[in-house]
Amino acid sequence: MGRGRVQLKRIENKINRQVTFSKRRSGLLKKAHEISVLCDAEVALIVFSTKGKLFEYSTDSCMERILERYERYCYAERQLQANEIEPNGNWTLEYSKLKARMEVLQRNQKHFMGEDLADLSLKELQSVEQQIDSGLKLIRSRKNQLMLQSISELQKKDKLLKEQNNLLAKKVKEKEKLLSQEAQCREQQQQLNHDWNSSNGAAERRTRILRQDIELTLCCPLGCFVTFINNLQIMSS
Amino acid sequence: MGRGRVQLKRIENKINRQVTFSKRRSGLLKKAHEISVLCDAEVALIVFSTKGKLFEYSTDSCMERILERYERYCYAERQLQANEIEPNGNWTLEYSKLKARMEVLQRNQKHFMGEDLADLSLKELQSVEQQIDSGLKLIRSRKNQLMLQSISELQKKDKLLKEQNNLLAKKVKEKEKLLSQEAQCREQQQQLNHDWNSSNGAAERRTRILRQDIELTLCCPLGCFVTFINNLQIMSS
DNA sequence: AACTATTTATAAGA
DNA sequence: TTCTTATAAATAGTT
Repeated sequence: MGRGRVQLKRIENKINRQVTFSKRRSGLLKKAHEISVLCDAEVALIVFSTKGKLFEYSTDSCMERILERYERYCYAERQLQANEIEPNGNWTLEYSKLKARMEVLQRNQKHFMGEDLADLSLKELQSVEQQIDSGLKLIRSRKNQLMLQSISELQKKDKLLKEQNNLLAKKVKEKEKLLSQEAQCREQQQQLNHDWNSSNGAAERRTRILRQDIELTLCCPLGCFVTFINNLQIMSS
Repeated sequence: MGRGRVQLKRIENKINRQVTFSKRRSGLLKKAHEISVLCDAEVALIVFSTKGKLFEYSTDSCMERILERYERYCYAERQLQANEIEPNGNWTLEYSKLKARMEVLQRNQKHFMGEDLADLSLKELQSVEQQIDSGLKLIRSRKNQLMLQSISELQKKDKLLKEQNNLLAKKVKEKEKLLSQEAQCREQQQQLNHDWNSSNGAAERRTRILRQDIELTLCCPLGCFVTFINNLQIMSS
């Protein structure tokens, strides 16, 4: 829907991508709302832009309820599995242990994301900074590695394609050469035909022309052979 | 978009609603996918039909990660509250939910620390890098803030201490002045005592010396007063 | 942020 | 459900 047909791949131009995102986002939210109202469905839509900004829609502005419903729906299977594997055990104990670990992890994670820093001392901050910094370095080096890899792969492909191109170009040239030879043949033949038709048919001339035909046929088999046969027919009739 | 203009309200005809739901649902999922690919956005879409059937779409089929991100973004406190509110309920369900979340968190955390990067795509790496980088910036800015704070506090203390020092120095000077005056007094007094002891006690001389004592006492009350009393006792004995 | 030529989505019908 | 078709909507490219 628009002036051009659109290909389903990332829009490389940044400005363009941003504009399209803005337009399509509002369209998507609108449609989510429409299906929700028209069809009495419960919809939750979450969109993060490339930059990490959040946009959301949820039926009756009740995202939490819908997400919980979703998890209930999804985890039903997992729950069954879990039940089969460990039907005994002290659940409350396990649960609270897990919960405690979870909270520690969450707190850490928040700190890593730069949230809730107010309750950290300078020393703690220093330590988190160090951890995160070394992590960032590792991530960047891995990213670099991946990118270099993909570059070298692309270069390989590029080389292969170039070779193929050269081969194809050569073939094209050969074909052109053949075609031009054939065209030349035809021209000569037409000239001969004309001569033949305008003459009063002396036998030696006929044989000469036929010999020419044969010679031409030898150098451009396909095209001229037909002419040769024609001439033969004309002569024998 | 269709043969008639459509009003934004629940379609009452059940069949019609069902058909429209089916059509619009596929349209919505398609558009969600499109914006995700075209604009490099992260999308999570959950749809429950009236009958409770679930349909979903999520970028890279990674619903859990996106929901986690969403919760991090806006419902940091919700989880804790929820955990406190429902201490009963289905433990196995809660447990498996928690466990799943835990796994996601652990995986995230490892990535943040630069571990297990091999199973991340370039795109995912990019996203982690961005998150971590912005976290690092926040941490550094917080650290900076703390350090500046502590510097300014130290400067304040420094100023206060300097003022106290000045005051104390002034007091010391005054004391020194007093002490030197006193020392002078004693010297004079000793001279007088010597005179007195060496003379043969003419009454007028005694009274003169006593007058001198009084005068001195007036100018250096504490130290000389003792001498004065002594002299008086000597005289009256 | 508007405009508009096109493409897409879809309502109605079969 | 699926197909077709007329028409409403969305939107890509442009200003």
